[in-house]
Amino acid sequence: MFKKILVAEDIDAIKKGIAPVWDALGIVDVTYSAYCDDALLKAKRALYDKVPFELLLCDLSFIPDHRNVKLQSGEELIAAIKKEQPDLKIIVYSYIDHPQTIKPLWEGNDIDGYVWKDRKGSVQLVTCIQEVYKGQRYLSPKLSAVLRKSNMIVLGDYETRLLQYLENGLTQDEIQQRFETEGVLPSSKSSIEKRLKELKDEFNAKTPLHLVTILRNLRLL
Amino acid sequence: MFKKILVAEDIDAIKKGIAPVWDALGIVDVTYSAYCDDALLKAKRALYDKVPFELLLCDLSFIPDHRNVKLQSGEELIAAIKKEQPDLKIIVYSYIDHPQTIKPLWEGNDIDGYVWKDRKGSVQLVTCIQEVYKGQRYLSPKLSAVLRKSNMIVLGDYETRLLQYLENGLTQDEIQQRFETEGVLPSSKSSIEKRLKELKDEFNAKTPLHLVTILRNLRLL
DNA sequence: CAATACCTTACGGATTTCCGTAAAAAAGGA
DNA sequence: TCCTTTTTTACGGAAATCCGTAAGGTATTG
Repeated sequence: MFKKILVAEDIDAIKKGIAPVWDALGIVDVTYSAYCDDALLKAKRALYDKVPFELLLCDLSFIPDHRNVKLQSGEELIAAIKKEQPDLKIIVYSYIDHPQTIKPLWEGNDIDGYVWKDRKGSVQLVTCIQEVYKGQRYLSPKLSAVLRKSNMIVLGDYETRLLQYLENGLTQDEIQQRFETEGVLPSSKSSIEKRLKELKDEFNAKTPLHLVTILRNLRLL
Repeated sequence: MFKKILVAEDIDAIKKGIAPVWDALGIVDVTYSAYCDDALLKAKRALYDKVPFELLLCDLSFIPDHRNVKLQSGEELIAAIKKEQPDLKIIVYSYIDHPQTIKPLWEGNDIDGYVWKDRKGSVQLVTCIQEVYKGQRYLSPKLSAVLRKSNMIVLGDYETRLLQYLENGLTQDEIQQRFETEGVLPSSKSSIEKRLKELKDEFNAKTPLHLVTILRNLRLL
């Protein structure tokens, strides 16, 4: 079993709540961080000291507080820590169940496990850690079902950016200019109009506001 | 100290994580429910058996799953349980920190305490329970600061309805017709335009979509 | 009752979005 | 390479919005 693991989790109750998991698995050397920056620092230090962590268990959402932090989310922590220690096993333990969040992590092979923080989450966590230790990947049953459903529409980068700009109050003209300076293609107003119309048609939306409302409800945005 | 308490919380890790709180306070009789409906049922049963709970600690968000439930949120549970047992002390333990959510609960005197599920949440929880036992009310410091300074704008009925129609993709013409048939005044297109402009000015929004985005972020919608 | 302020409505022009058509450019196939 | 298909862009008119102005209504106050 893993000997030395790192936990990045900000809610203290959860930190205490998963202690039984370590007992069940016989893991003694558990280090906690309530901040992503802190977790990264500890991982780097352990690596430098030649006693690296073997597993990172982390949340995705971290509440911002008075501390100035560079890494604001679990995703950023994962990306940063992978650069330092590419072979580190990573398990996410989060209550986020949106395919849009999970899919890039899971299919990008950034993580070895994803456990859904639900009513039975900490039970699954034990299984997950065991599987990952054996070299397998593990995804909570409910979530793997969600991901399997291949009708999982994910908005492209272009569409997401376009809609974000609209949400921020830019006119189509302004978006065109932005796209030009940013080198986003296609950048013409015609294309912007066309993509927007395609999206509206696809989701049966009558106006951009209607479209965004629908996409938000579908958690696609 | 309280002798018999009820906890409504769906995340199992948190359920385990707050166990030290009961130890610290010497509370032995703790009943857990992972569903609001179940919690209400247990409270009613205890009342019927003449051994009522003295305190309810509950979360606000509950993950929907296969179970068919009537009460979908902590707010609904609180409202329902108050009807059965008006003198029951209630403490909310949630990571929700939006004034719009907290204010109605707090100022409506529906609850005796609200603890923010943050990095130090379970420490505050101990204090909170002690205060509530002494007959005081308790609010996490950060949240009471938020409540004090937030000038808490609440949108009127008219504005809410107008924005809802816009979100549903209606044009201003269609909204005017709807208002006429529904007897909502003022119903003229001019007035609709004017209110919308006023809202946009008030919140520094450039477009209706921008406005709705801002209001959603402020949890005013 | 009159004067005032405020709200509602009507209207018109400027701006923006919407939508179809068609040309230009790029990508793909034989 | 040449041809076809797809994508991007340009353009123009229709529709919707945005915004200021002004007229009509209602309530308030002295």
